[in-house]
Amino acid sequence: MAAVQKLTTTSYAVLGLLAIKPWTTYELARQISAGGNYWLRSRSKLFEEPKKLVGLGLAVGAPGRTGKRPKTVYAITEAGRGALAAWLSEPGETPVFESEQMLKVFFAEHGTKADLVAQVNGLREWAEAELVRNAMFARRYLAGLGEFPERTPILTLIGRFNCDQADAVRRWSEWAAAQIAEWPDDLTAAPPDRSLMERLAHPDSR
Amino acid sequence: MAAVQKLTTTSYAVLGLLAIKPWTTYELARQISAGGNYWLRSRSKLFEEPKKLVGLGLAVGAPGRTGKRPKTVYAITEAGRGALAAWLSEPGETPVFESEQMLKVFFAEHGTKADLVAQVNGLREWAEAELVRNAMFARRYLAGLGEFPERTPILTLIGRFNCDQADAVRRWSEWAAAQIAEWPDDLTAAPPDRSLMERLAHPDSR
DNA sequence: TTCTTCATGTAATTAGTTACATGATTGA
DNA sequence: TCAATCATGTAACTAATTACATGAAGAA
Repeated sequence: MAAVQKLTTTSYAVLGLLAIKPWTTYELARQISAGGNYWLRSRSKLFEEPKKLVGLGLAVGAPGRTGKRPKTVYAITEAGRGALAAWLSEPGETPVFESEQMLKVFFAEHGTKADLVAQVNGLREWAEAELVRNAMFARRYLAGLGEFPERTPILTLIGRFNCDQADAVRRWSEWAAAQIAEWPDDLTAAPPDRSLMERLAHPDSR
Repeated sequence: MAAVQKLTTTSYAVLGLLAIKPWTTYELARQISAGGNYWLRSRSKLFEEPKKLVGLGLAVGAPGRTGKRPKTVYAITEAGRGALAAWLSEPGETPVFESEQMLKVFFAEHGTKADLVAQVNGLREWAEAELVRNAMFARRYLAGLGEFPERTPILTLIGRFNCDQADAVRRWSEWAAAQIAEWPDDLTAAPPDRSLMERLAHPDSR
């Protein structure tokens, strides 16, 4: 039916969270900005999603109060679980790695060598911070203090993914910094690294 | 001045391309969907950016023709080069890795084990395709057929970054597939991997 | 008691996506 | 010469970001 087509990836991300437990919109928004998540960016938009889900019968909202202030606690329905399962069985979109820092590296020849070094260092610092963040997260679970301990196996998959990604960025940025150090101040006069090119061109032989 | 604040990262991405050479909007759009780029997503929006740059004096548009059809070739101005250099000297935003497939992994317990395996395989296939794409790109440069050969050093940095990222995803997905193979069909009964948790919690000791 | 932070949203603006339109070029 | 594809955009719609508003709870 046409209704199902109205759900976006954002909708399903919310639906997935509701499948774990009921939340208020505020808690959803909080959860999303907190965890290393792979999708949700907007906060304001989140306040509409649960309403849409309710409209489609995929969730229900129970009114509650904080003092005199009204709030709504949303929970998934059986239909919602069905829709979620259907979505999970479809192929997902391929990843996008978005980085303003890398964009600046891309255009580095129009700035100074110091600028380029600074962007690369920024990437390294980000990667190191990510590794620390993930390690703290893992320690929480080891100490038995993690949320949703029953999700530990999947969270371990995710955690390793995050660490691998961050580690790749960290190592790249260390390598890149060393390369750039050899370059002249005028970046347009930097020498091409033919042997590295060869390696990139034949990735199997590594 | 207030005008500069109106530029977004997308604007600077266009400005950066104009710094390389003059383009028509169509060529810009093409370039952007072609190359492994770190920023631009929309195509239609691109047709407005050059106009904005012209309005700010950062680019100029020269009218031309393709047969009887009019077109505009945009070029950067000196003021544009200044604005680009200023932007390059500022810290960039940290990266975002966006992946619907990983989101589905995140919620995998609400689907089947086969679904989870499929998402992980999808990620592996994407990574392998990326490695091939990058290798072909590198081969073009080795053969002396690459665009903007003077940009080879920077493109090599970028290429290695892409390969490192893709390779991390590839290896993760192979590892994850092996892990999941050990799990029961009921994913909620999967065993937590405490030793891996330990490793994630203490990343220095690897 | 007052200040700050948490909780709970709405409104306005801006960016991004999808769909459409149509001339030019090229290959069958 | 006709179909397919390249080139060059515009318009309508949807999503995301930013700014604002305001009650509750806890700290000083």
